[in-house]
Amino acid sequence: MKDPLSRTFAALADPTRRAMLARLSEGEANVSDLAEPFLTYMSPSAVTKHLKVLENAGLITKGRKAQWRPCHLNGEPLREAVDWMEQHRVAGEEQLDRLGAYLKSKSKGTRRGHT
Amino acid sequence: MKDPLSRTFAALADPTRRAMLARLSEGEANVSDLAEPFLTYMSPSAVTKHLKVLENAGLITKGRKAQWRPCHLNGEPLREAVDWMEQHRVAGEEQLDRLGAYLKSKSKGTRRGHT
DNA sequence: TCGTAAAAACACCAAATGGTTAATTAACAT
DNA sequence: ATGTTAATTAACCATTTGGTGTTTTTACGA
Repeated sequence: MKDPLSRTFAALADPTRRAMLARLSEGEANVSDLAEPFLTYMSPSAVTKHLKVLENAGLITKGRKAQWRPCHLNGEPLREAVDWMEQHRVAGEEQLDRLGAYLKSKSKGTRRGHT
Repeated sequence: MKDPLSRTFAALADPTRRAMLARLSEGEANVSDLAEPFLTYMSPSAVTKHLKVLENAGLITKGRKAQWRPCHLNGEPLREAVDWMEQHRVAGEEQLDRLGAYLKSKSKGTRRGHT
């Protein structure tokens, strides 16, 4: 059982799934709509599995309309992922700004003691 | 061989590695500094492997100072990942805006209460 | 009722991931 | 030279992942 953030990032770590999300960001789409670009080199079963990963990560939800399963994007997990990244990327950027001067003046040892 | 964006997201899809990045966002740290919080339940070799993943994703770089390997964060891949997400999250939000209105008018839906 | 289409579920497989222990390299300190 | 510390490498193992083909389920339409 992975934590939600890990599941989100893991779901994003695949170009097929990212393409599906990109498609969904333009609006609702059925499974076969989402599958269509990939069917030249991938089976429908594989598509189902990819969608399952996205669903388990909470990135999409599937509805039901007759025999179709209209999927739509859920922005919430993406927002949380961005939040995490912004936090640490920005901190890193700041750090890069003053790192040189700081290290040069302060010390060169293995400083220990974290937050 | 995976594309850079996939490698970045895959690297982020692990709480240990995210903790390491968080630590590095506060400043340079040696491998053993980074390892320290995890050594109660993980071997040093495992830590090395995690760092390798981060390095291969271009998220960190390792220097050399005697027998130490000072690591520091590289913000660039994070920025690119955020860019991708912002793009599609925002598009998704628009879609969600419309969806929200739709759901509100249509039904009272089991949408999670967002703060 | 029968046929067909959309999607999922099942059983299987190869490769990647995340961990282990043990051995090795690299640099410093006696 | 020898020992010690930091870190990596190697060999191995279990689980997960991403794919396959086949079979079921679900709902429409003739």
